Amino acid sequence: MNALTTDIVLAAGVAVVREHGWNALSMRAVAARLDVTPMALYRHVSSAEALSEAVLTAIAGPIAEVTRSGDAIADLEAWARRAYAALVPYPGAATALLVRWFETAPALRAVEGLLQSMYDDGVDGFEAVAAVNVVFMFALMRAQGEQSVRSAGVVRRRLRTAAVAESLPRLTGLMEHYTTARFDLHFEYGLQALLNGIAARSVPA
Amino acid sequence: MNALTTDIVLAAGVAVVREHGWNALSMRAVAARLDVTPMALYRHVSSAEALSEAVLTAIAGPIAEVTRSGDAIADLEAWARRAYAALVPYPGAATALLVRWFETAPALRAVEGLLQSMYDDGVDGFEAVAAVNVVFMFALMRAQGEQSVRSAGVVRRRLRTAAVAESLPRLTGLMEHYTTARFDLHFEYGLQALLNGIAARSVPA
DNA sequence: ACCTGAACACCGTTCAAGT
DNA sequence: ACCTGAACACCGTTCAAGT
Repeated sequence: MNALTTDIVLAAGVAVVREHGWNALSMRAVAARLDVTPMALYRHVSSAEALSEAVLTAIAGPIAEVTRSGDAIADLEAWARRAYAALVPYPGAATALLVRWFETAPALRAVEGLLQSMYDDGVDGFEAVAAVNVVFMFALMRAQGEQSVRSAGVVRRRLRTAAVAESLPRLTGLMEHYTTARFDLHFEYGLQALLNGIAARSVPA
Repeated sequence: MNALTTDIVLAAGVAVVREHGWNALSMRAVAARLDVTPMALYRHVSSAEALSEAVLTAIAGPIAEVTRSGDAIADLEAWARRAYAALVPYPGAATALLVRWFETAPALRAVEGLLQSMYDDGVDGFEAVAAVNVVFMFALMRAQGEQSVRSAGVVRRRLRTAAVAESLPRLTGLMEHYTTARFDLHFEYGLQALLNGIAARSVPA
C-alpha cells in the first residue's frame, strides 16, 4: 500500500511551495515530505527541472480560464483578480511564472483568452498585446506580495543613494502602475488605473 | 601582491556569466576562477545573493542610458537595440533582469528615461507605461536568445499536445510581438511592429 | 588584515543493490 | 516493478586557525 503516484509527487511539490516558497522546491524536499528516498521520485519525474515545470503548471492551473463577456475591461479585471488570488498563496511562484510563462500551458491559455477577449471587443494588434501584457505583469507582480513590498522599499532607498543620484520622477509618479507598498489594498487601485487607461483608449478623442 | 579587490571579484563574476551562463554564477565558481578559497570572497561581498545582485548590476550597466531626441519612437528603438546587444553576451542575464528589474539600478534608470522620453513626446499615464513595458519586455525576451528559440519551439509543440488541446490562434497570430525562432533576424521585424503600433496610437484617427 | 581548512547542511544524479 | 543506500560532484556559510 501507499504506492507512490505522479499525482502524489506533484501534490507534495505544490505543498512544499505553499509552505516554504518556490526556492525550497527540490527533489530532496519533496522526497522528505513523502518519507521516501530522493531516487524514488525519478520514477515519476525525469529531473528536478521537470518537477519544477510540473509543479508550476499545477499551481498556475486556475489562471488559465478567461471568462469572455464581450466587455474586455470586465474580463481583464476578473482575470487579474483571480490570478492574483491564485498565486498569492505560493511565495515566489508568480516570479517563476513571469520568467517561464511562455513555456507554461495555463499562462499561455490565459494570454490567449485575454487576447481573444480584446479581439471580441474590437482591440487587436499592438494595442491588444500591450494591454494584456501590462495587466498580466501587474497581476503577477502584485501576487509576489511581500517581495513586491520589499522591492518598493528598495526603490525609495535607491532614490536617496549616490549610485542612482539622478532621481526617478516619472517612475515614481507612475509607480502605482507597477507596485505599491500596501499591495492587497492598492491592488484594486492600481488595477483600476490600468483598466481606465485601457478603456480610455477605446473611446474616440 | 595580487591583492583581491571588490572590482576583481565582480569582474570574475561577470566573466563566469559570460562564459557559463547566469546559473553557473556561484561563490565557489568565482573563487575557483580567482584561485582563491570561497571564504576569501566574503571580505568583498556579504553573501551569494549580494554577489548576484552586484554582478547583474554590472552587466546591466549599459542599458541605463536613454538618449532623448524628442522623438519617443526613435528613443525606444535605439534603447531596445542597445539593451539587446548588451545582454545577448550573457546567457540567462536577461531572464534574471526581468525578475529583478525593480531592484536593479540600471533597469530603473532605463525605465525612467524611457518614460521621460514618452512624456517629452506627449505620451503619459497608462499609455506610456504600457508602451515602455512592452518594449522593455520585448528587448529582454529577445536577448534571451537561444532560450527564446527553445521557448518558441515549446509553444509550437504544445499546440499539438493533448494537455493544451485548444489551440492558441490569437497568440500565434500576434507571436511576432513576443518572440520568433530566428531572433537576431526578426528582432528588427518585431521591434518595428511594436514601434509602429506605438506610433499609430499617437496619430489622430 | 587577509586568507585558509575543516566542517556542516544542503543540492541533483548515477549506479548497483535489495525485495 | 519499485524502492533503497552509498557515492560523487556540486552549493552556501560558520567557525577556528594560520600568517
